[in-house]
Amino acid sequence: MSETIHVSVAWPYANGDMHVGHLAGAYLPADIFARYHRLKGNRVLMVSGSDSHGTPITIEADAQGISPRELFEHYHHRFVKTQLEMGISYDLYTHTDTENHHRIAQDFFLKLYEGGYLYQETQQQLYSESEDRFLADRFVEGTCPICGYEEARGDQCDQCGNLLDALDLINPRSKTDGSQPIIRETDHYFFDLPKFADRLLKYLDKHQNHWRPNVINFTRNFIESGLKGRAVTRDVQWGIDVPLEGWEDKRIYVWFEAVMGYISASVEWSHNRNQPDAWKDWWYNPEAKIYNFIGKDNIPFHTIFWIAELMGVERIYEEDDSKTLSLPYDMPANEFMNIKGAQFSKSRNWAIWLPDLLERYDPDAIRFYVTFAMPENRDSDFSWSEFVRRNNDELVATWGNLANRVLSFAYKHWEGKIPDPGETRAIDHELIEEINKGFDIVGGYLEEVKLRAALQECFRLAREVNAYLDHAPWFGVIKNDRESAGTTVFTALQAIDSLKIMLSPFLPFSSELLHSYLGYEEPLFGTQDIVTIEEDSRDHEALTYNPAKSTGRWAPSDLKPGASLRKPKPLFKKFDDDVIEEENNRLGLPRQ
RNA sequence: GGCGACGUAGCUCAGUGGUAGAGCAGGGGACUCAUAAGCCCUUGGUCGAUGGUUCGAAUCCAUUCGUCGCCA
Repeated sequence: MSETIHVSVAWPYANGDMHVGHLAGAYLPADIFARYHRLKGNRVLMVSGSDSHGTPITIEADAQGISPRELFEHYHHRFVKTQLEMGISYDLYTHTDTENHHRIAQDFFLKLYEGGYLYQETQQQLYSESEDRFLADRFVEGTCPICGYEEARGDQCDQCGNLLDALDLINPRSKTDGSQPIIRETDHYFFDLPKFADRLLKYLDKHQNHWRPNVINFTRNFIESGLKGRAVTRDVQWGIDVPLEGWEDKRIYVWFEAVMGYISASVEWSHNRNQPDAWKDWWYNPEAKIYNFIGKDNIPFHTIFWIAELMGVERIYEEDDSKTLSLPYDMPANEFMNIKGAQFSKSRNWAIWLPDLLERYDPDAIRFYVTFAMPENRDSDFSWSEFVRRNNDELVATWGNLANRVLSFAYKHWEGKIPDPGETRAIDHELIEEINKGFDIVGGYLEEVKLRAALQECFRLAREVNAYLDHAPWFGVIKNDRESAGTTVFTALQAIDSLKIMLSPFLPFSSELLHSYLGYEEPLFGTQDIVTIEEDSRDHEALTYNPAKSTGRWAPSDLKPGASLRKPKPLFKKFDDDVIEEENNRLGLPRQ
């Protein structure tokens, strides 16, 4: 029976390029998962987008002398391109500065406000008279009250590392013009999280058996150590207007609205397809399973704040008051992918940037290594020597070579046609049976989001086929027992055809290529497109997935003897060992 | 300082009470269809340390050392 699956993917913050940590943390696992479910014939909706608001974008824009919108659109464009090239198959990848998202975020805000979940409180904050605005912590510098360092930032001192309250800085000054700010009172709305504590704990109880232990433990601990109200408005210019009279100078806090993108993007996708209510098949369907792929730094924002928002809103754009918004079924958070043991750092350029990586390597080689090194249980390490080793000694040697040796042999000796299996033998049945069991085993791992285990099983099966080819008669008997050779080659082709499907969520590009070598006319997957979506006041760029022509099915091979093959070429490239030193030398240098 | 994670073969990692595992690398062998790839065999570990619980501990508890993260 077909299932309904929503794949919500964490929204990347559009103030810098994507790096390999992003890919390993959320985007690649989400894509593998979504592709698998599509092959299973399940109804999948995978959405995300660029998070375009918030202070870091304003600061970066100020530094570059451009507007926040120009800045985030620059990175949004690069995100779209990078993810297209990487094959991250969003049904819709949009951003948070669309009219659609603004409207939905404001409606959410009002719903929570009317529901009594927002309360007002007066705070003290630094205000710049010369700039006529409140200064976010990151816009203030001053002397650290703890160590006396004179260049401390408003939120943290770089010398002693202590976190600071900007109000405690000695001799505070505006980072923009150096003027001395004054303390001024300001009103803000706060989200009443303590009201949700009991319901959140019940929600966790319901899911504790299938969530990852780190996610459930962290979340429970966070709730039990006491939830506090969190400000949902800010005194900034860049962001979504607070939809209340007298609050025109304030914006909705970015953490509060960005997560609503999971719904706003679903709504936008429906709208773009002229099926305005289609999104409800996921968000108002108790049978639908919503999976939220995130990095560990995002855990509380999703497992607590976002869930509380959904609970508080109850329903939106829905008349039937017996229905409430669906809550995520799982939040498979990954840990971090570090580089040689040290955490990613933009300022030190300690990063593997995806646009750079894609210039030099094929997406499947990257996807393969990143999946094998995926930080599912704990932090993992990106290492160039491992990248080269995994590529050369496993991807190329075990799988690429297997496909190539069988296909080229078949193509050469049977005039480009699939040989007839003739009379099959026990060894053939044993192999095919083993391969066919893989669909359940690999599929089971994928459903539990154990992606590394799934990929390992695929490779174990590929080794089985290689071993089979050592025992079965083929190249040695091609001259005097063509029939036996045909049986072996047909069986091996069948095995490869099946493995191609199992590997395709991980390696979509090379699987598609192999699919065509095996003679298929129609592709496994649909197509990805960059589109421009028009709204009344502005357009935006988006990445979409069109499944119309996809024919891939999560099922054993059904190869037809006599059908035509295409002339095969190696699926993957080997890397020279020099790559390791070259790439290591690039690390930490200023970026070109 | 508080909280938490991690420390298992040369490398990357599985393994949460019942005789230490995988892949790759290293060594040996037979083969040649294939990107010198593949196959068979094989060498590697007192599971960070110490103490405890248990018939039995990599696995539970305590202490400790080391690495890292989050928070103050």
